[in-house]
Amino acid sequence: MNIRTACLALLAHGEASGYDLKKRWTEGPFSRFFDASFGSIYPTLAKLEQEGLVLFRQEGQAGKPLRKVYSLTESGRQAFMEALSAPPEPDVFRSAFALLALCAPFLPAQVLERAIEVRLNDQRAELAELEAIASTDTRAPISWLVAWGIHHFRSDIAFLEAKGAELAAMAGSAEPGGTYEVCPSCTSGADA
Amino acid sequence: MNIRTACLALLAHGEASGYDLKKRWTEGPFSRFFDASFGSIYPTLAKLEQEGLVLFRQEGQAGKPLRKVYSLTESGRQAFMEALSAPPEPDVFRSAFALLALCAPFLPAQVLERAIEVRLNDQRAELAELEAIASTDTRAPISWLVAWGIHHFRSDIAFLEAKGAELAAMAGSAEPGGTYEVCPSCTSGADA
DNA sequence: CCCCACATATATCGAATTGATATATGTGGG
DNA sequence: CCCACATATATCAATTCGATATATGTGGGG
Repeated sequence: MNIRTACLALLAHGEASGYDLKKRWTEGPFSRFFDASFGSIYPTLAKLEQEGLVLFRQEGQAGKPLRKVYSLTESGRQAFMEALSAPPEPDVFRSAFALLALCAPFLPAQVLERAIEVRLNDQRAELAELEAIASTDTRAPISWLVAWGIHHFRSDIAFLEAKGAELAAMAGSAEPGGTYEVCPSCTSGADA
Repeated sequence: MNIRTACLALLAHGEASGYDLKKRWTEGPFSRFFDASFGSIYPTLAKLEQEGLVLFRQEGQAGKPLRKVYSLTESGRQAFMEALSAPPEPDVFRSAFALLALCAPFLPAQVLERAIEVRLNDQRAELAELEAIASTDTRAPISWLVAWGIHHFRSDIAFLEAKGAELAAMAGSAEPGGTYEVCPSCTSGADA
């Protein structure tokens, strides 16, 4: 998903500044599904403005830095519809924890145990945050997204609770310097 | 998770070429958790070699392009342990489908229905692939990772099957040009 | 038999994106 | 009184991606 589309989609919900967009991707119900840095948000908004897809009003209030509040133009709304009409790209999932799990036989038990514990805490905290949102925000798409997230975290926590010990038990089971093919069919060349 | 650590971790399992690493991140049991392009893999391996963390042997067989097969040095193995000893960074999840769900009230039913159908197919295909791996690879950490993935996809598919219709029903429920705050508390400034 | 597509393999380069930092100002806590 | 933090935009070096170039063998279709 590119930043352009994400900006158009949030602006379709109502006007916002670059700072607001960043907040929506950092806090709140949409924060687990997308993110972008200021270094790409501001240039993207500027480009969208040049292309006539958004326009902005300068809001300079006393005691606060000036704010550029962007809103979609009619052609911006069209571009939004068009971008979202294509079948969505598949999800992206990146997990440092998965790498750790893969390396379990090479690692000391302590490292694995701590990682599992930290992860359980993190996932439980995320779940609690989503449950808090669910209890205050009842608007349909938000509720749906939050319910999806709650479902995911509950499932993930349940798996870790059930199988965490099994993973921890693999610690140190590889002889030092030993070989352990991650994906035998993923090794090309003329290896015997 | 940075590419450096990911390279060290896979090389800790056994020697591999840049091409092999890419395959491991594209196919097989670890493909859902990480990825990197050749444009970063090759420079990273070169840098690791300069730093003495890996060394390579040139394998030039008849009828095939030359292969640079990298393996960890002792200091590489130390760097690997050190990098994995820090508590792992939280997972990253990016979903274009979530953006679509958020925008459901602005979109035609057809678009939503198709997106849900495509997603269900994709997720079922991923699940089938993991189940195939599970039935052929019994080594402990791989099995654990694959079981995690299977658990995740089953849970996700179940949610979509149960709640997909609910999402589709939201299509077109917003008046054109209507406002719908994604995250009211994420709007700063003096919006009265 | 020829050609094209594909797999193996490394490498480079422009474009996109991140992460850190600069700038400016008001507020609240120690 | 000072420092940390929130608001707000902007820029820049460094990282990473995605596309492309190069070279070669294999297998399938016309």
